[in-house]
Amino acid sequence: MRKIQNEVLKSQLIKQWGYDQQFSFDVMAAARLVLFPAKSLLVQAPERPQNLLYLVKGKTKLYDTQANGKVTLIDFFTPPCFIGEMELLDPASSSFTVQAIEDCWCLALPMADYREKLLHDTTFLRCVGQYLGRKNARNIQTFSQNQAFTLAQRLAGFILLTANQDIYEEKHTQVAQYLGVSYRHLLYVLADFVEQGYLEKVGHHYRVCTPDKLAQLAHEVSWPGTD
Amino acid sequence: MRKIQNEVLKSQLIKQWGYDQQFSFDVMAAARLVLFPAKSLLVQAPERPQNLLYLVKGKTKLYDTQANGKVTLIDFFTPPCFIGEMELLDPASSSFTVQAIEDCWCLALPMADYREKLLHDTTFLRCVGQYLGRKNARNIQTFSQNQAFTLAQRLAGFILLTANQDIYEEKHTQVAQYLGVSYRHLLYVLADFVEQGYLEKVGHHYRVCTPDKLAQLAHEVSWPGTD
DNA sequence: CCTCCACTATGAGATTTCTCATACTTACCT
DNA sequence: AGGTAAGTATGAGAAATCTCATAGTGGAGG
Repeated sequence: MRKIQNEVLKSQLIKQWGYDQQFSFDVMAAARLVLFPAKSLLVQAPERPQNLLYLVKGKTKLYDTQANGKVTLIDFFTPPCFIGEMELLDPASSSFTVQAIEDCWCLALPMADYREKLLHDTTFLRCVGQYLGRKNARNIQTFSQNQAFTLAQRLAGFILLTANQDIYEEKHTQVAQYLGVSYRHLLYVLADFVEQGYLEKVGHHYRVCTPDKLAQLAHEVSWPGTD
Repeated sequence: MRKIQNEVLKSQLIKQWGYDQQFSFDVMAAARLVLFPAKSLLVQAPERPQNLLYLVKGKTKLYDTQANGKVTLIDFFTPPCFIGEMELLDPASSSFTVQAIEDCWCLALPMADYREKLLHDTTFLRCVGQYLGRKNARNIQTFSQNQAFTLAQRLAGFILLTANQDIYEEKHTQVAQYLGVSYRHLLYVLADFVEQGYLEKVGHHYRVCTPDKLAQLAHEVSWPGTD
């Protein structure tokens, strides 16, 4: 995580998403603009996040690491999006790991200093409530719609969502579990994508050759965190 | 909706779910205990709910009715569960229809009288935030796990969830869409359930003959709103 | 009464996806 | 260096699920 000293960019991003309107105090001064480089961790379970983050640019994924080391993909976030709001609201909640897929810019509010303030800020609490409710509504719609699509369609969307700089390098085992299909079938479809020329295998990962073709395949598939 | 005058039952239900601890004022006196008979509507879109409800007993389903009359199943609720909290928090949110699957008991707080109070009650807002966050986390887990199951397994769970007094009478078209399978396949599996003796066709609906067998089939499948 | 439309119902053949078996590779532990 | 575990890879046959075609039924409205 790197702090970005750029007040112009910061206030532009705040305006862009109406960040300051979600608080009843002057968050402009309190929040810092930070950059998480691709693949770095925004939150590392089981540590609790130190900041309430607000993702303004970039894509992240959330996953759970079991005691035995098994990793389970759970969700994806795209701007605008709070990160760490559950841990703030719910001391009992377990926290998960959040990783940057590509470079991510966030507005960060240190929990240590603002936790109490936030928990008594009705403007903020109402906004978070709305945010969670809308996110939930969209997720339900998304998931129940998506199960009607074929793996090729869902995988196309998944690749576009998780690729960074046209490089796709998710673990097949995790993806198969996340998409709810067998490992075998995932490989079949992936091989077919290579066959079709949509992907190219480069060493241990894949290069996206024709994002447009994949987007076309995925045309109706929507993803969590995406609007 | 029928108001139930039973202070003993009311305070027992409030204690059972810790309802009063989610508010900073004396909700014991403010809330009324009401009963929605099976199949009645708790909320009827596009009207906005008049009460903030808290489901303490019974099962409900939420669906959307399109302009053209098409009905889409969206979600299910089981206790403990707020109903109408999104409409309270988010004046912009569209409201959906919520229907009682079986007789439902709710604690009702009139929005007209308490809206402002609730929107400034940080205890309540924090609790709703936690509730929404947990619900969301569980839904994501549920949905992404469930897509790995076969229709027979998911349908078994669905029937148990939506049947009232062992009578299952959902519309096949709606269910097929909700479960993300073709109408054709749904009928195959339903016919198989009859073949197996799990269900019996009675006029225009089905009677659940062996809930235990269905539960066994559904054993690992979890449902939204279920813990 | 007739018509239209949504829902129900069933068959046949095609596609998608799964299970199981079997290897090879890489990382890590000892 | 040997051993183990996880991830990768591929084949073959089976099961789940889809699409399309075709029909019957019941209710709403003219």
